[in-house]
Order: sequence, then C-alpha cells, then structure tokens
Amino acid sequence: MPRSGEDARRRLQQAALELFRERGYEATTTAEIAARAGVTERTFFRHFPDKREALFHGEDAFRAALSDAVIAAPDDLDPMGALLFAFRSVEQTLANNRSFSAPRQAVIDQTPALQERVLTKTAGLITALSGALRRRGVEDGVATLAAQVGMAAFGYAAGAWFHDPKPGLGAHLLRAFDALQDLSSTFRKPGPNSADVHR
Amino acid sequence: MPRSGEDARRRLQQAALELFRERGYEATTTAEIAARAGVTERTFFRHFPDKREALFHGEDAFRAALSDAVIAAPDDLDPMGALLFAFRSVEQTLANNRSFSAPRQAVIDQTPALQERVLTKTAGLITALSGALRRRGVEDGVATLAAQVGMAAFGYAAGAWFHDPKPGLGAHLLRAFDALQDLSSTFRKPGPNSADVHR
DNA sequence: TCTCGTTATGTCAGTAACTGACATATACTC
DNA sequence: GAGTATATGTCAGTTACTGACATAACGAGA
Repeated sequence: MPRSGEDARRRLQQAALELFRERGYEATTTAEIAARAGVTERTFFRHFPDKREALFHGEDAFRAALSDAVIAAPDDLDPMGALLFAFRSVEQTLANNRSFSAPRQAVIDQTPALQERVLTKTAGLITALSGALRRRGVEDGVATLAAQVGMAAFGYAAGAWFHDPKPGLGAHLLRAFDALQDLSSTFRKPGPNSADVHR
Repeated sequence: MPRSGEDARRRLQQAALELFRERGYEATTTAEIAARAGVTERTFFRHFPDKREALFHGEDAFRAALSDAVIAAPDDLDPMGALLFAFRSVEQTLANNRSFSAPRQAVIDQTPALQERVLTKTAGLITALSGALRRRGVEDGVATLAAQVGMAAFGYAAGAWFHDPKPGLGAHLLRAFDALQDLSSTFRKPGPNSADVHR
C-alpha cells in the first residue's frame, strides 16, 4: 500500500533515530526499524543503501547549498574568503536544524561506525567545495587544500558554536579563520637539517 | 598448528592484498583470504577486527612515529613548524614502503569501503598529532586545528610526491606549507553583510 | 469506467560478514 | 614430564544486505 514513498522514508528515519537512542545503534536491527515504521526490512533498504545512511539524509541538500554559496560569492574574494562567505550563509539553516541534530549527534558520538560515516560525508563536502572553488578559477591543488583547511576551520567553529550558541556561528567562524591566519603567519620553517633526528 | 601467530597475520595480509588485486575487494570473501593463507575464516577475524583492516596493518606504528617526532621536535618551533619537522622525519619510512603501498593504494582507489576506512585512519593520525602538539604546550583548540591543517598539507605533498618522487618528499612538503601560507596571507575577510545572499 | 503502465511495497530465498562457545594442539615453564 | 598459556579449528547462529518475482495502489488515456 504505497502512500507516497517519501512518507515511508520519513517514518523510517524517525524510527531509526528513536531506536538508536533507546537501545543504541549496534543493538537495533534494520528489521526493528522497519517494523516501527510500519514497513518491511526490504523497504528499508530500498530507501537507504545501508543502515548507517538512515541518519544522514539531507546532507546532499546541505552540500549543494554550500557549494552554490561558494560559486555565488563576490568575485573579489580569494579562496578562503569565498569559503568563509559560504559558511556564513548557511548559519540560518543550521540554526533551524539544531533541535533535530542534537539527539542525532549524541547517537553518533557513541557509535564508531557512524563516526566513520560522518568522515566520508565530510570528505564529500570537501570535494564539493573544492569543485566550487575550481569553478571560481582556483587552481586544482590549491582548491583541494583550501577546501580541506576551510572545512577544518568550519568544524572548529561549528563545535564551538554548538557549546556556546550565543555569539552566533558567524562570530565563531571569524575566530576560527583568525586562528588559521595565526598558525601560518607566525610559522617559521625548521632548518634544512632538522629532519635528521634519528641518527 | 600455531607457528607463531605473527606469521599467520602476515600470510593473511599478503593473501588479502593478492586477492583484492585479482578479483577486487567486494568480490573477495574472507573465507577465501583465509584459505589462501592456510588458516580458517575464524582465524582471520582473530587477527583483524574486520575485513577492511587486513589492508591497514602498520598504521599504528606510523602514527606513533609521527607523534613521537612532533614531541621530539626542537622547542623553538611553533605548531606548524613542529608538524613540518615530523612529516620530514618519516620520509625514509615512507620511501621504504613504496613498493608495498603502491598496489595497496590501487586497490583502495577502486573501493569506496576502503576509502572510508582510510578517512578514519587519517582522523586517528590527526588526533595523535593534536595530542602531541598539546604535550608541547599548544592550546587545545589550536592543536586540533593545526593538526588538521597540517595533515591536509601532508596529504597534498604526499600525493604530489607519489606522482613525482624525484624532488623528494621534503621538497613537496615545503611547497605545500608555502601554499598554506599563501592561502592565509592573501586572504581578505568578506564584508559584514556578505552573508545575506539569500534575500 | 475500464485499461494499462508505473511505482512503492511485500515475500522469499540466499550470501557473506562477524561472534560466541567449546575443543584441541602446540609452545613454554618449572 | 606435568601444567599452563596461546594460537587455531570447529560449529552454530545472528544480521546486514541483495536479487527475483508477485502484488497493490496510483495516474493517464481510450
């Protein structure tokens, strides 16, 4: 009895989050998730390629929003400036999802398998950002490096914002990007012979 | 018939790499790996927590070497300098493993599941580097950020070195860290209203 | 309204990764 | 030579995931 298809996906997602919170990720079965959502296990796997993915829906839209913002950033911004611009543009989206993402994050923090998946999602974001930078004319290698570094700063800022939302994500982002500049600017290269520790 | 335990692990590792190259990762069964190594499937899982891990042995030693080098770096080096020092100190180790890691990398490049595992290994490296930086007195958040950024530069340099080994890893590392400085130094912050694209 | 093609789902059988429990054989020590 | 620890074998079982086929709802058009 197909209601809409999209409906079942939402129920499955909800059921998965609930059960993971109640019993933990490893202790819940895909069959149990399907049962609570009122469908069959087979249907679960028609909506999600694997058990982990049930917690990661919507990431595609977020990735698209971020890379679109990079492309739409003012032309006079250099790579890191465009990234900062893009990160600031999604603050509202993130703020709206806070109530949903909080319990989700709690489950992830307790589950290595889910943490692993977070890493691949992040890698996907980096790839998208890198591609967007290239569309701005940034050279290939630099784009990849900038996307990685920018993502690190974003993660840093988002974590701080999670614990202390008052200043707003934008403020945390500015602090993170400042920290980045400090890291590079005060940095002096080690001497040419410095690598020979092991003699 | 237990030979030494360590012996079986090596045979399993070797068999896994061979079979993955011949048939691909997904098409290879843990039972097949065990059979070629002359042991039982159960023994495979006594040596490796899961199928993927058969390709990632030795990473622990590499991680330890890197973080030890960070701790042993000259005191006058700032965070990024200490990281660069550490990365240069493992060039010989990496060069020695080139013949083994080349086919391994080829398998990984064709296997999403293994790429995902690479990401968690990298995350483990970042955590270790961050801890080593903290032991040098670097503040918590800065240490994490520096470790991530440094690791990005290392990956950038290692990739370039893989395609063009002649200049040596050290030269590629210097180039990568220079690129990092360029990213931050030329970077101008976007104006305060820049985030309002979506109106 | 009937028909037909499309789509979401159900059903069922099967594969393969991984685990726990117990038995056994080898190596190591006293 | 007895005894202990360790690596392995054996076996039964769970669960994530897949392919093949059947069926029920839905929409478009005659």
